[in-house]
Amino acid sequence: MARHLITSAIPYINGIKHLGNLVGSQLPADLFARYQRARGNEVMFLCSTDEHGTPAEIAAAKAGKPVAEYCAEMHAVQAEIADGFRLSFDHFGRSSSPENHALTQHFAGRLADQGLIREVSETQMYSNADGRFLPDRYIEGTCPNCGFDSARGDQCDNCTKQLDPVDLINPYSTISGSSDLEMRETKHLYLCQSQMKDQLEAWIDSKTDWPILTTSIAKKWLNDGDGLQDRGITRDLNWGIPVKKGDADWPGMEGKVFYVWFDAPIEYIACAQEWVNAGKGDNWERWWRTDKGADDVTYTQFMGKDNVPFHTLSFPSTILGSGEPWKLVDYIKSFNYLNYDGGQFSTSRGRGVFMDQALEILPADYWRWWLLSHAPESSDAEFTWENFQASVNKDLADVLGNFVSRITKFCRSKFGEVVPEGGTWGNAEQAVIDEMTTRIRAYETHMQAIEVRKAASELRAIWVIGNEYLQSAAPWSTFKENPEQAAAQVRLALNLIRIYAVLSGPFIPDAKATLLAAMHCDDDSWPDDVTAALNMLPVGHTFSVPDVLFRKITDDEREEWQTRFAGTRD
RNA sequence: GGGCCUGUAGCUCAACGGUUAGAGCAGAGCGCUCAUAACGCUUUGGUUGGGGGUUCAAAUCCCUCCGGGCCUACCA
Repeated sequence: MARHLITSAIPYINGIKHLGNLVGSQLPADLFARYQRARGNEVMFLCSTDEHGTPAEIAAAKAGKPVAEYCAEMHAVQAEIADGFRLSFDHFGRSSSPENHALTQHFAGRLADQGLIREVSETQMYSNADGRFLPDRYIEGTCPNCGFDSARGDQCDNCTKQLDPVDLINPYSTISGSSDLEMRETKHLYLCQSQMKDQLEAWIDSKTDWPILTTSIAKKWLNDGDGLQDRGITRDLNWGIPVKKGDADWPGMEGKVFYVWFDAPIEYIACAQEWVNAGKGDNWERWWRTDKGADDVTYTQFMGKDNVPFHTLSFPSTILGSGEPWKLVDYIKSFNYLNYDGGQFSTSRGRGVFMDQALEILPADYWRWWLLSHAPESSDAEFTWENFQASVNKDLADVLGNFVSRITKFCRSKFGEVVPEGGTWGNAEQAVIDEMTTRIRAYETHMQAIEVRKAASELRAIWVIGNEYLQSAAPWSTFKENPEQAAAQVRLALNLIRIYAVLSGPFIPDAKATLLAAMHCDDDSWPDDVTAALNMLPVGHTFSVPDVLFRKITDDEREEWQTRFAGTRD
């Protein structure tokens, strides 16, 4: 039995994520986790909220709450929404957990011991009114290049020139609006990634099967300009993990915290510790320590393309640089962006559909199916309501849902709600078995390779087989001359429902549960042998005709939603 | 500015130097009547963004131009 460690990029805490965020990491990770479980493999699927950093502090202040309280509330909100989308995390942790505090400090201490941490004195913009150092993008002013009056400190949105906050004319804090800013000297720790460059490059070069999106971004960072740069891993903030060298204080670093991008990936590991401490398991090291049982683990990460540098370079630097036998990632699946109706999803402008809103209008399976079958794998993809309506109605309602409906209702009217007896299978049925077998093997190949869209396409083709069979077998005609033969045909079709439930589970878990319940069956074993799987529901086995599995989206609904989500949120 | 990705049928996408570039949706025709006005079969539709080159052979490799997008290290 293979063992799969699976992590999704951890969503930032300040607010509810949109569908683009969902399809880029959590959802495909869930698909893969569910698939591996369905194949009988052992899975540890972890995700958390990423809770530190300036945006969290500001969002909390805006909400008028202490940041710890704000994060606790938002974590609960995100956990509930994740549950609503049926994201099957083994644990949904928090980067602010005590476990992550200790582990992050441990890693920093190890890296310092290995000579991979250096101190750097630098000057940064400090806002007296806000009482804090401000990241570049929280300072705005007039662009010295084009005169645009709300250019950000890192880049001018108007002329795209990259800026330094000190270049801005009349700079002010975007938080308070205050222009009482000054450059202050501050000391920070840098992770010496540059020392790891050759090791990282050899490692990346060995990953020939990774998505090109992943390796091209990694190589760009490795070789751009002067090569891989050392990276600051501390910040002057209140909310975060205090800078310590293991258990010991770090002289000169009092009052500082680790940078979120240092502690966030470490949370992948700490999350497994949280899983143990939550009473869900008793051994996290067999997933994460190659000296303690993790040597046979396959570790797969999922993320949007913006996260790739941190997962291909920074986090591996932390892992490798520690000199300890931590499990390194085996495969990094990265995604492009999902756009919304001709533009970008925008959290700040409230443009597009957010996870909570999506669940208000339709159940999870609708979204899961559309998002996964249109996952932005090879390039950015686009959500439009027309496409959503057409795909969902055709694939889920017509092809799958109606198949279930037509055969269960036919059986009920002729034989009752029971798998009928009589007749035998012949060439037509063998042809179904052969095609099912071919397509199921192809589906498995795509799922194993995490080719999400291809897997969805193959699954749909498998659903179609049922309709093709009914059309050619025509049990409604057979029944008039040879009821026993019709019974054999119905028997096969009813058994297809159970197979469809099992195969579809990773994409549409609620439908899987509904179908198995309707078939009065709790055996969800994978159809390794299609002939055997088609005999799973024996003669005399009862079932209940299910309610409409997927109702259709009407034109009126589509238009209403189109209007509702065009502008801004709330 | 630099780098990377991308452009294939009306739409969403396959095809990774090798038959006549394929699917789904949409359109057209036929069939079926079990079913959620559902299903099945057949079919229309492409100068593979433009141009040039390499090759026995190019959607695929090279050059160039045009369009879309992303990244560029202090948002996370």
